[in-house]
Amino acid sequence: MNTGKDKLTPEQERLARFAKALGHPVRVAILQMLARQTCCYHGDMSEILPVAKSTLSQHLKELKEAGLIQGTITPPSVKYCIHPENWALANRLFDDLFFHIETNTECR
Amino acid sequence: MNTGKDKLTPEQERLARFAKALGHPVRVAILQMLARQTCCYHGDMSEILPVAKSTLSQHLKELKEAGLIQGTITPPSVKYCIHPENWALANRLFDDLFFHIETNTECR
DNA sequence: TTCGTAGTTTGCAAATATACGAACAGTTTC
DNA sequence: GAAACTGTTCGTATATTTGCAAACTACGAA
Repeated sequence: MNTGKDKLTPEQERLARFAKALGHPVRVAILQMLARQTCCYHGDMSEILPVAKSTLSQHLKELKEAGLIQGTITPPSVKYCIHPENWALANRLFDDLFFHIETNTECR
Repeated sequence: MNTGKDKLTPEQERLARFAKALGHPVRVAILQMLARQTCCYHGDMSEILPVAKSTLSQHLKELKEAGLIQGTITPPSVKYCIHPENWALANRLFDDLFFHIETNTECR
């Protein structure tokens, strides 16, 4: 039975997943640091960001699960950096979304 | 007393707010429709999207509160469209975030 | 081995988000 | 006015998110 409703596409799901990960100011701040400095240590971030380190860990985990960052253990600390492929993918998906309206801002 | 923690900036808060609004596949789908067609009626969307009309209303409200869309009553239906200024702002904020890494994908 | 440092995981509480049907409100049509 | 149509709000249930402290793991240094 066809109700006429479209299912959502994997691309829409993926973009929403990325957007959701970006949907918290602390995570935005994390990504800005990583995007601008290539990588960063948990410790450095926890000194700058206004959250407890356990909370920071959770945000980093969230970003990792969304695929936007990756972390590697470099004793005694943990180094995080942008996940290049997925970052590029996210960039492309956001661009695609924003692209269309540019010449078309009139509300008929 | 300075704890050394930075507060988050209004820009980070704003970007996170936009991203959060984009953080659901149905809302992504809504915005794609609006971005590609200038505007759309609630009724048209509710025939396409796999959610109850009351749920659709909630998603539209969420997008409106984030500032990404605007709705006008055009009896007997309601017309929604992109909010041009805020859409452009969101585009800029996302671009700024993604810009930096492009030449810098190596994880040292 | 014991201590200290660096992060993660757990446990918990409060706040938000998601979804739906039912009830409601505003218009147009009959 | 009554009925039909369109969309929002309400009530409810459930699930997810957020934040922190405390407990825990892993590793290197004393």
